[in-house]
Amino acid sequence: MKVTLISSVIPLLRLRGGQRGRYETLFRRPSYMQNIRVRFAPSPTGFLHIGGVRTALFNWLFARHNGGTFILRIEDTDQTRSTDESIQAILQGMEWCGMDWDEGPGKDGAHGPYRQTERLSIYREHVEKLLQSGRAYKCYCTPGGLEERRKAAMAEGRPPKYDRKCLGIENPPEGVTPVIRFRADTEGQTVVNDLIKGKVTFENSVLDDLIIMRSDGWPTYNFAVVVDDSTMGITHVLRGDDHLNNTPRQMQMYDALGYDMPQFGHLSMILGSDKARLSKRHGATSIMQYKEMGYLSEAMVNYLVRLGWSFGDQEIFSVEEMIKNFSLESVSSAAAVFNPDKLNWINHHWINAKPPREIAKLLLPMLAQMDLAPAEDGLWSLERLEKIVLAQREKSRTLVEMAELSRYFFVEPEMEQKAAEKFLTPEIKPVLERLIGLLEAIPDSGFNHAELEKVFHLVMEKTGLKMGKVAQPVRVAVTGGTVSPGIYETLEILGKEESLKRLRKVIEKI
RNA sequence: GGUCCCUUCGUCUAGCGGUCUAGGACGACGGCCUCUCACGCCGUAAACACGGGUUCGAGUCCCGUAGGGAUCACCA
Repeated sequence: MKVTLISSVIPLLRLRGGQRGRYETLFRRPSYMQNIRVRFAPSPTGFLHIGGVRTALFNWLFARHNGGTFILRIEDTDQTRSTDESIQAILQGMEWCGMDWDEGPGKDGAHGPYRQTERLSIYREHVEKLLQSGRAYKCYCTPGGLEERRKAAMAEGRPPKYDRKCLGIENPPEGVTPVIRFRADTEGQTVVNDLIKGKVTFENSVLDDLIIMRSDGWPTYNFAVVVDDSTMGITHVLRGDDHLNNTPRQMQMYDALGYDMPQFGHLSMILGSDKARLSKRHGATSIMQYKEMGYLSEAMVNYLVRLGWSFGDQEIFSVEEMIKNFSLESVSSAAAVFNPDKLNWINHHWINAKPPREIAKLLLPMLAQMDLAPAEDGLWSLERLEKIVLAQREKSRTLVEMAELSRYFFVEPEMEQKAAEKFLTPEIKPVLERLIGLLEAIPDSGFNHAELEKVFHLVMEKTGLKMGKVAQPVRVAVTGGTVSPGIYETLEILGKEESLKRLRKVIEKI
């Protein structure tokens, strides 16, 4: 409904062509027509990348903040590289991050289909139109020949532009399936009034006639985006700034096709610690890998939104807060380095802010993977898990860390040699024996923090030892090491039977 | 190499000509708290890339230089 309006209203505001060789986008659309439609258009050639997630997030927030429409489109025209697994990975990643789409795979809207491979007839129509208007032509040059000429041009110091050999060709070679090239306007200049970078001017002389349809009949990126964004009524194209250089040629296509230009906003890249574009070299780049490493989606989204966007001094944002406060004006135009330390800090924050029961549910699969707990979450185990979460979350930066730190709650620990030597001394043996006696006297149902505290105070009273002198040997005895939650919590979670078992075992060895 | 983008503490950033002897956060370091680890709290070190302009006045505007990044495919 609202969609069809766009193409009929916008022509009034069209600012294009007019004078030859002059292309420019509007800086701002009047507010009365802010019927915002944005899209995230990944190509399914791998997993959903961290950088992609941030691009998606900014689009999603922009849409949600403005009450607009967020569209997910799959750019899979490169059939040799696109896979269904990748599509699944993208959908999964989007869902995990909580970014829902209004139109896209599984959500039909008035502008579908949302997979480029299902839109072939649309591209063909548009190519035909350009062919007829003379803005496109067939090119019979072979990839090999092109490559040679490109190299020759480079060697002579000329820019490696296509030489228009096939423009107006009279005797096309037989048996060669041509590609279709867009005839670029190389006069004048194109200015992009970028929402993030500001005014960017390109000389059209740098442009050449790029291929818009391959010999296999599939459109190439620069053409397909224009056709899709136009026919889908996209009003704002927010994408990585690696696309900024493509923008002038795309603008010429909008013009040649008689479509209105959207507004563009080019987000800067995410860099690795060496300031090079983030890649596998810098560690995990797939969003789902972060899930596996024990990061919460809340933390990922929170961290990513702060990479290039700010709201005063605020660091922690719930999704609601992001939506409420997001604005393109506060998006930085400079690239940002991905900082795992800060991610850890934010993850730690959300582990502590999220309800423990929720964390317990997320922890379970981690434990199962480490063979520490069965995958089924019986009520009892979930309750116990919640206690563990409460006891461990202050010191856990990831769920994996939490699981590792909690090992001794599930299996009998290995004794750390140095810790044993230092704390499990003959002098402490009578103290532990006394403690065991008192612990035995506690009824099973009362083996809790309050009772344990009483017992320990009694031991300290009788032995004249300070808390540290008592607690640490007990800690080593039951956990095998020197690090654990408070000793009362630790014993309570372990339970009476297991605690006594471990203490007795230690005493025998002293 | 051509073109385009970017440049405030190690990192993310605040700053939109005077309130900046530059603020916050992560990290680092020191201290306090303490049954260990951690959390928390307090504190310390740490930046306007450089050079010219414009202006009464520049981190903030302009131009150069340097450095970094992106892009120049029948990939997206």
